[in-house]
Amino acid sequence: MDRWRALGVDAVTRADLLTQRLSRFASLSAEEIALANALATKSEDFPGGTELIAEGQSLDMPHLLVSGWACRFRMLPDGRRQIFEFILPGDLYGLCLRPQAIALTTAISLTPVVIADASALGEAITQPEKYPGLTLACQITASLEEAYLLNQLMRVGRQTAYERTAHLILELHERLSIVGFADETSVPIPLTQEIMADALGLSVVHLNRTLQQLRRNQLIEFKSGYVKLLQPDQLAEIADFRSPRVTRRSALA
Amino acid sequence: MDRWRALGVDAVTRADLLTQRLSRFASLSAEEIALANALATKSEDFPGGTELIAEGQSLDMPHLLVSGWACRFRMLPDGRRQIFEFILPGDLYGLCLRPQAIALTTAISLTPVVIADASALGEAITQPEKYPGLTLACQITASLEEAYLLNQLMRVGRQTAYERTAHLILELHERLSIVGFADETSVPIPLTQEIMADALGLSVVHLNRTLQQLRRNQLIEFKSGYVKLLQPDQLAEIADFRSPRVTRRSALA
DNA sequence: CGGGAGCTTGATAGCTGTCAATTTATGTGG
DNA sequence: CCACATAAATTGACAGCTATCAAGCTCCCG
Repeated sequence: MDRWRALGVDAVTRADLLTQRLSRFASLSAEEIALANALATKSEDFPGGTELIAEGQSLDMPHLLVSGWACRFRMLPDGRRQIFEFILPGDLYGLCLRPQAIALTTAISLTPVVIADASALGEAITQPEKYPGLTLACQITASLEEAYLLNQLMRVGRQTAYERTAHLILELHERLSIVGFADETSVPIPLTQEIMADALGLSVVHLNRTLQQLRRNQLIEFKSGYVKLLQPDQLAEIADFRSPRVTRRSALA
Repeated sequence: MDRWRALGVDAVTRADLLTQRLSRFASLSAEEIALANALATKSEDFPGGTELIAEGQSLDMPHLLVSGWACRFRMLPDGRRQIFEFILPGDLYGLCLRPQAIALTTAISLTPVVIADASALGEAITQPEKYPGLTLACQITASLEEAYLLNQLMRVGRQTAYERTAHLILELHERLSIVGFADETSVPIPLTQEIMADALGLSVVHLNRTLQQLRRNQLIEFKSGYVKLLQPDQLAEIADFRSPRVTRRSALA
């Protein structure tokens, strides 16, 4: 499970990860920034494959994924697995304002991860008057999450393997760009093809062939753990990719 | 578009629809009940095919679907359509606490509908101290909506046509039961097979054959607008159907 | 009674999954 | 640093689920 260490996937542990992302959605006061930055200071490491939340477990404590990748998924009795969404560095999970809430899905780490307790943030956003910026930013974050879930449904329900693979790559590129992990054309994707296939609703074999087709068509390059976008615009056209807009104010992500 | 009138789909307009559903999730005070019941008193009719919300439009006013069916969907440039979720009688839509929010998807009516302005409810739940029951019930409702979205993703991503069709029927049965529109074994489903296919990520032709297969196997009966569950337990087994649990308290729906 | 939407059916293609085997990459221990 | 063990990626052959195309049928409505 150390295959990603060399890629820097878990090497980067920036305390301002969350802050950087949230301040993109709302202006934060100095106090709010301090609160968000403080989260990452006391964090814990886990190897890949660690169960972070179990379906049905009570959601009493939100967490911040400081580094590494995780995902939420569900399985059928015979082993078929559907990954609902990826949790990327800077993402929050296990956050639900309502009391007595329980997790709708299991979540596991896909790479080695660093995780911080975000209960301070969870409490902060129950006081919107005191932390207006954090509250708004978290709400926007939640909307974005829904938007990504809808994208996922659109991919899996109505797009061909070719289209949906392109679409997912673009989405990951966008999300990672927001937290500064991807540049204009390069996306670190520390996923085995099996995991990617489970997210896309495809078999491993077919995903493999689809990736090769994308490569043959000069649309992407992929070496271990990295995807390079050779023709981002044409990819977006093929995938009908559009950045989600969830709010009227900011141009958004 | 009048094919459903005879089925009573839009004939039933109960003022307590919403109340009945919400009180299942939290105990409501007399004042809260009055507020919820008052919504349905001034409502408006629209024919099937009416656009209720446009993607990108600002979400300033929540609505209550008093009667009839609607759905949220998105389309690809070439016309392929994915329905994300159905909006059933007693459901709220267009509700987002955050200011400046915009709709992530378009919503249209699938049958003639009766719609009420629910802004009073939207304002009520910004005062949790005053309306604790309504607030909690709405939050649980939102969680349930997410649960149904995840179900939808599971169906479309990893289940066969046969399984996913069974699963959707069971889910609709459950949701309609909560508002008293379905009995133990009978589900009114006022959808054309084309619409159902767009929800299931299938072609009309294949859905048609799948429905016939379910019928041949003595699992369901379907006449115009109604589905009868002949062997609910076996259906649930085939579909791996489980009622969503979103909260620790109530046994939930 | 005619027209149209929705439903059904048959024939056919093709996308995607499954199975099995091979190659390549990665990680470990000597 | 090399050899082995294992995981991941590839490849080929083949089956099968699902889509597409086209035509006929049924029911409802005007």
